[in-house]
Amino acid sequence: MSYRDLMCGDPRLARAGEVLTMSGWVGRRRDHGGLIFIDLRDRTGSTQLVLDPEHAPAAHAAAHELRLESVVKARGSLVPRSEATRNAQLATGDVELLVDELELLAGAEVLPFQLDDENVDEALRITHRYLDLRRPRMQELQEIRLRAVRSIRSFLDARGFLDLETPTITRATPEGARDFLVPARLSPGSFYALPQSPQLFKQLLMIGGFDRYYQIARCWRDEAQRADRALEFTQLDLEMSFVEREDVLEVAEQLMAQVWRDAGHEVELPFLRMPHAEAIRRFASDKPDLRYGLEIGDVTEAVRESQFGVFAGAVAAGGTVRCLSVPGAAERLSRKDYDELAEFAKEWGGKGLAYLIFEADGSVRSPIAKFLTPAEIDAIREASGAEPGSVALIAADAAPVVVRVLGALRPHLAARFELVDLGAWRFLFVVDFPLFEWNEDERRWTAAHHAFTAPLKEHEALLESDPGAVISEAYDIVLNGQEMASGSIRINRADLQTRVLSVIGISPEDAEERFGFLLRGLRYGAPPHGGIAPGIDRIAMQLGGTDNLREVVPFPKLGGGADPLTGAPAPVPIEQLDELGLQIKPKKP
RNA sequence: GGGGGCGUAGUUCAGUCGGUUAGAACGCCGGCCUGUCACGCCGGAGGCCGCGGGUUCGAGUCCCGUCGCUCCCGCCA
Repeated sequence: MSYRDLMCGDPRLARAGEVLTMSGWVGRRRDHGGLIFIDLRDRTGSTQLVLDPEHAPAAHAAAHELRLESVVKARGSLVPRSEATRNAQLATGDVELLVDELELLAGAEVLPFQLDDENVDEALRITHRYLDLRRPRMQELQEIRLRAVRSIRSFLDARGFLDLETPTITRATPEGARDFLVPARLSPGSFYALPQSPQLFKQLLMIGGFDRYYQIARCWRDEAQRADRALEFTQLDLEMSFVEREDVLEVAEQLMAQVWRDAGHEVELPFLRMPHAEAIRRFASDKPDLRYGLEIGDVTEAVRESQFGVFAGAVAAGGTVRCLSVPGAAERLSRKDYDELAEFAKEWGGKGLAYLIFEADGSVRSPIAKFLTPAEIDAIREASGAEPGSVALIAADAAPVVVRVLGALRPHLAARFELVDLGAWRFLFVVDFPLFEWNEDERRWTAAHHAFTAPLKEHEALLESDPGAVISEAYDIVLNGQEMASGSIRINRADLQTRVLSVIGISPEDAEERFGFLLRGLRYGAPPHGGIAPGIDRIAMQLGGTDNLREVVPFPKLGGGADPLTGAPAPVPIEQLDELGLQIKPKKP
């Protein structure tokens, strides 16, 4: 009998007087010497136990000895509380269990941390995750996650999507993230890999005729972790045949809207669509946060001939000059703040940050004002949207540097000046990504999304002649500045696939060796297909209001990849390595 | 691989300009308490100040190194 059962039917007094047994954890104990009160907690909530020394001396004595988080079973009568002792804060606050018998089912040692402390070191919490998970907040986050997954399944099941499994030990496919490798005992020297996503298998499912597929799939990437990125994570992987981009986007936005609706939030439909180039131009980001303005303007042409050397020099070198303005910042920023902003710009690779203060009285104040003509100042005012009281911040450099600096500056300023509309859900589709990115270190083109993404039909001719100009059929869902999903229309012809692989430096021979299974499939009638993969962890984070992915995972790893709960990763006996035909090279001194 | 922050009692944190006995709250232990719900009151135990060097008459405090955690950059098709 739990709190949940208490709430069945007419809650509160309906069961008053009934004798019942309740079990749970000792959440709190208030020992008055005479009366003892215990908050008995389980997943569904808390109920107060009352132990009266005159009513039940043995139970009272036992309660006196209890440690917090012990598991107990209490038998007694459910009684209504008197008017004066009701607790409106507690769902069961109108009743309490007057205990006749109390049994200790399992004692608890002194706790390594207090469950009601909201600020405990994360490594300690994860070491004792079984305790951490008892906290109402952790249970709430798992319920939020569970409801989202349930909502996803009901949406996709209703539309004829089939939940199909794909292998979790498969072939390593270099390109992309580092693989987690699994040694193959029966083929010494060979390895399986854990999938970074079910990408190729779901394409094979399309070729296999399962025209609507989804899977709540675990994925692994052996890369550095972040607050919103883990070694293993869960994504909703979905794919559809005989579709174009719009079909996938429509399903995706309806799906997200239902998940949000089922979590109690209405979102606006349809989602805004923004080409990648526009996102970079207006927000210096491919995942812009639209909960605030701070839009970026371009004054490159207006300052081409400027007397201010930093601007004119940047333009002459083929660079760009862009700006944004912060409303109301004129009276809030000190000289030191401007120095710090310049320092911030330097940390992101810029040389500094110029500023113009548009005073409320219409005057303009700035160390560089004397170098600028009225027309140049007006251009900055207009491009940045500055009003009286605003401060315009201007970056001049090579375009990638300016984008980098302003892209970092925008969220920084939004937080600093509290411009973020915290209740808003600003969904956005970013579309028209480039197909390739130039990797300066490796001196080659790489796939911007992945190597199986289709180029726009009208750009196929540019593949070899001008790879950088090719726009792809890739798209992202962005929510409040976070990438929530990524997808594309895929290549469904072997010849085109081979050409794209060539551009990123994979010869037809290499392609056959590494991706032959896909290329062969594409030669036997592959339907046009595409899909998208929203991150389940990130959905749970957003709906749960946390910016730490580990909060929505029951058993996460620490930043370095270690699991302090189990001690993984750990060495294995030498015999186990022998069996796999492996040796550990001694570490270099 | 690089940069920033943190590391003091079981936990969360203070700890001034380097100063002799390192504090608080919660938890724990003991006592009192019959209507609390963060119960209250009295008392007590509990410290390799992450670790190793150094500077100094003297180091939790300053310096160097190292380890751990964390955020960010790189990386993450």
